Amino acid sequence: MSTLKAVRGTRDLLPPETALWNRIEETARRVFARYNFGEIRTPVFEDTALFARGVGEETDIVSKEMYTWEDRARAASEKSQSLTLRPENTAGVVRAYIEHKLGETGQLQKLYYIGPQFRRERPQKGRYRQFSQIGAEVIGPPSSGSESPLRDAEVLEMLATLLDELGITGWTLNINSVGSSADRARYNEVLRAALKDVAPKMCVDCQRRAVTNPLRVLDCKVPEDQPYIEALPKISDSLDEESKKHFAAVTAALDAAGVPYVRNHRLVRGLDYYTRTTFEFTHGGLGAQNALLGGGRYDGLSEAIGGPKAPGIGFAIGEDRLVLTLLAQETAAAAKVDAFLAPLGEELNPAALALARELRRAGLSAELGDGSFRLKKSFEAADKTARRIVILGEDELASGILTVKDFATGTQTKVPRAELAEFLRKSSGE
RNA sequence: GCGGCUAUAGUUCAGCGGCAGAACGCCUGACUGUGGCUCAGGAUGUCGUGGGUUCGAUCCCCACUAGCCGCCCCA
Repeated sequence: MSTLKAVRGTRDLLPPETALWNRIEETARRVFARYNFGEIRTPVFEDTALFARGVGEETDIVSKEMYTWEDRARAASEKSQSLTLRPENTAGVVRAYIEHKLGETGQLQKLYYIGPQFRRERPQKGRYRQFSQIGAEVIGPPSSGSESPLRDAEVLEMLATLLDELGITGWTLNINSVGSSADRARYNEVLRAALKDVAPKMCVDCQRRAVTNPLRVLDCKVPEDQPYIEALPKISDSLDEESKKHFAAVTAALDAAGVPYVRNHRLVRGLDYYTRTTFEFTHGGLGAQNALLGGGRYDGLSEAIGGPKAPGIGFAIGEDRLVLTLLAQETAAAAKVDAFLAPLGEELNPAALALARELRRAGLSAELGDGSFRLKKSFEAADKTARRIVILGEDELASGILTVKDFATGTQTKVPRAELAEFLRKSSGE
């Protein structure tokens, strides 16, 4: 019988890497809280129609990457229903916003989420079929200020802060405005017309894109095509006055806050619901999937799925890519426990458990050796997992004076049992 | 979904149509309550899965699966 394995595009996360995941999530929660975001948890699967209407029927995500199944009726009173594992979380959050009438509060809603998403793509570095996103949405009725360019700038400033606090160095913020959907449609035609003459001189991919999806030409990475692309009309020239003003206000606020960014006229990627501000934080060393996070404004999304007017802006961080970046960046020293308890002889095992209980209840982390180990083996095991070793032999048990050796300094100390927790805590610098 | 590369020990990888290898890691001893260094010894394993060619396949061929790289798309 063949052995069972994690299915393609999914994987197990094991220690010590999971410690990094936890650190990232804790940092994100801490930073989000400072900006007054609250956590929202939406279901992992939703009605298929939500994504079709929200993300866009024509996007690759919806047309070929979703895990969709027919949830069949089990009783005459039930109807079967098409369900889909969420490929992203914004649509779910907006659905919940509408369902719970959060707009009726009149308050701006600032919501964040952390959780798995699912897309049936070919797996690659930084791209998995089950992947985790950390995202947030700022959404509300126009009267709550949800449409303000200040919200865009605040979100971008928060992301810059988050990446800095995570210790990600060398990120780049690319921003652009794709305007209203009418602006985008207009630009599409302008681009298509401009490409008629130029495309034949470009790569085969671009020749195809010029016809099927002109905006994608802007993503082309072929060096020879770059001069042609630079000469194409820019989307900024197709924006209406209001969108131009909005974008200028976003960049003005970023300038004032000192958040560095690059105006990238070629950043047009995104799902159907994006309007006006779009952005992406990229990082070298991620290969083809160099986007750490992406997002933008979606002023028409709520209405597209049957809700009230509720402009918003949000982003999604690829948590898997964050982990890859941090792993490549640092030689994460494995965290070590405060003490390793080494009982000398199996008859001392019970006493060792009792001592471990004392330390752990005092809030210290401890690993428990075994009395069958020879002292040398205890030392070797201890040095790998702990900062210090606490020796518990007959003498120590009888006298109540324990022997503690610190691996970093090599110093050995006799410590009365009653003072042990305090001693360990102090010499940990806590 | 398309193209390319890869799959051998816990890990990183070498290898050859004829008994399965190195380094690191692991275990044991020198060393019975003091580790890291050293020395001596030991175990690593369905050579990804299934088929084919062959006297004989880990090696050659085919298929499948998985990973990586690129395309597509996206986080």
